[in-house]
Amino acid sequence: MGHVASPVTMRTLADRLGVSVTTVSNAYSKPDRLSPDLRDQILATAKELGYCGPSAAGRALRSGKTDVCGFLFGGELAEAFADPYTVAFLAGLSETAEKFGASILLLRSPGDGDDAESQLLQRAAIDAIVTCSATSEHPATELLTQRGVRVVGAQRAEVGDWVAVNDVKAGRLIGKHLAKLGHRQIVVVVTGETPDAEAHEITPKELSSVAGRFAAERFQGLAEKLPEATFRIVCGGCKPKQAGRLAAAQALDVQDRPTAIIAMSDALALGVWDAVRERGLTPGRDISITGFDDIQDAAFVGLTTVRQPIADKGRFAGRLAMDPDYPQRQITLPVELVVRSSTGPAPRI
Amino acid sequence: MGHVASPVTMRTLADRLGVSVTTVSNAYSKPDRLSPDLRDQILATAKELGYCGPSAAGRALRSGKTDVCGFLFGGELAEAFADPYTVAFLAGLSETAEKFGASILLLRSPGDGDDAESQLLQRAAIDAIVTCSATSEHPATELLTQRGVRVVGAQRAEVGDWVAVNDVKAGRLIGKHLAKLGHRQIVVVVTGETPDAEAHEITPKELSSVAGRFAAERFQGLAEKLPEATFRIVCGGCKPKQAGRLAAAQALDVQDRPTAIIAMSDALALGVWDAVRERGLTPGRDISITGFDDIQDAAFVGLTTVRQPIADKGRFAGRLAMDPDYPQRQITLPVELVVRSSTGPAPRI
DNA sequence: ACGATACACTTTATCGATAAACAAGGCAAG
DNA sequence: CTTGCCTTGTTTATCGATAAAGTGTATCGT
Repeated sequence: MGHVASPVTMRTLADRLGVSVTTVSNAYSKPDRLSPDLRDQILATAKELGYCGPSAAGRALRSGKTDVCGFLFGGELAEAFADPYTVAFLAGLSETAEKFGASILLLRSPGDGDDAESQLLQRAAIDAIVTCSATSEHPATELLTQRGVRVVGAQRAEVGDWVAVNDVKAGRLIGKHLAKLGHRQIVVVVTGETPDAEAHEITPKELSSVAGRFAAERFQGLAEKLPEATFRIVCGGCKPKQAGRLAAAQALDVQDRPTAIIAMSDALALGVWDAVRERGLTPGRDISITGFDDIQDAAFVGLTTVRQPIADKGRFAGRLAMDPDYPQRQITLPVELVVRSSTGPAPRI
Repeated sequence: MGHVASPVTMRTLADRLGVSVTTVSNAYSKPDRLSPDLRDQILATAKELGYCGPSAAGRALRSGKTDVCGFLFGGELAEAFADPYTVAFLAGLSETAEKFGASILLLRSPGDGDDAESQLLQRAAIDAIVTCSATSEHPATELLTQRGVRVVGAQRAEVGDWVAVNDVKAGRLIGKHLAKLGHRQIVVVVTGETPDAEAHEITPKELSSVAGRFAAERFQGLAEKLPEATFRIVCGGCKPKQAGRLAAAQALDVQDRPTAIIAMSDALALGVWDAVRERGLTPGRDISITGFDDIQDAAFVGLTTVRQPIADKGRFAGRLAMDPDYPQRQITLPVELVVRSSTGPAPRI
């Protein structure tokens, strides 16, 4: 039952066969450094004694290699699983990880209290780490790099490894589409910290710090293609669906309703969608809604959005994380406008 | 840039302050074994020198504790993320893990080749492991237990820790519901290995080995409440949605169409749903469809199903995994029939 | 016949931390 | 004044494995 196991180590094998521990080690990690015969013998004995290969802890300590890839999420992990974008990213990442014989360790990025969480991240036994949610990259990242952990980001930057899309371009695609449809009065909905669990309006300058750099870039693209439009930017909180609903509520319950709501993610857009329907409005006719990402449900409800290859992002991120020799260290993936029924001509006011 | 880090260890701190390494260690893991003053001093120096707490590798090696909880999935991890059930389970699990200050390591259960994958699992540095998908429990599990890793299962059993639902009862709920509606000709759809990527029929006796024990138990409940019905059981493969579609295709394209299709999961049922609609049939009128789990999309399309508290399963599993002193080691969670529009009276033939 | 290489292992020295046992001073009880 | 326990540390001995350097024998070219 609760027996504490026979601690079969390399020593056990070595003694049994009369060879040195190093030789046993080599049998596993450097097969060309011993004769095939001996190697076979060692592996056979291992099987016989129930030895399952070098212990992760010992190996990690001595060699520094762990065959583990961290996944860093900027919030509670439970939220990560509630977000289709993140889940799709993880699917791609895990695919690559499996190819490299690595496992994935789920970690959350520490809040502001440096303490417990920060340390959990800092001292985690990992070879590399991939960040997914774009927000809150820097705080922890630097120390990790210093420690020798490869860090793969999810945003374009001058230095370091990353996999991302051109967010300015993504913004332009939406902007151009809405411009053509005649929209001039627009509300942009973003996720981010809210002080009082209440939606609040922010300025374009605050965008980067509240919602992340990617949001600011998309907005730049939007504004570029919608020079005559007036924008309001509303932040509804961190949990996408709820945030979308909250923000949309604030945007809609005013005299001068916008003709289009641009959500910074599909998950957010689905929240907006609910708020819109609750008010008896029909998306695409009474008001246009757009998202970003093209998650599965977007096709389901008919949301106009910008598709980005999420799973591929995960796959490439894994590649950069696990293969230090992969030549291209900064990868930009394509985006594509997907027009569905949630957008239509701006209604005359 | 790529500097290999200043290896700040406990030694560094100890030397700096003129205390022993053990004392530094105690500052972190046994605060009551040194004076508060000294402890504060040590932590302050740690911050100053950029020391982030005991390295995971060293600690794991010496003490055996890792603060990592494994998550074992019985297939490619990418599939895990495609399955809403698994994702919901992970959300619950990660919630508990966070509470305990632990991280989650994603692992896949080895196939039949004992080699690489099996070892990845066996030597993983984890304190405990939680299995989610019910299939393929035993092969690896035993060795882990022997190694001192707590194993938390997802199926009822005589021994060991688990969190599960009463699957016989779940089966009865569906059986009773369909019996009342007059269904007598029924196809049961399950996931499992298929030799030729083609749907194939299996017998009730094969159920347990092909689809897992839980499937067999549910079937037992079904049969009990539908004594006059004739059953065919079809397995369509491992990927739920596709499997459902494939299996349903085989079930539908025959002379004598069933009046109800019972899928062993909602994900599977959604595949069945597609196949049904593709043939111009309306679920709930021309043919009844049921699932198990009550994932989000089930409510969306109107699928009759048996709800099980998936996230709670994850939460409790985490609790058992991370708290060896939690008194109740075998937990059964409730199930509940949820009737929606996908079931209706059996059409007269 | 000689040094130079290769090969197939072994020795030695850690990797960073913690468990277990031990030591010195203080303080209370007898 | 002594005994004995508590507090606050220190010493010593590993945890399991790998890097780096060393040893002894065969092989080879010249």
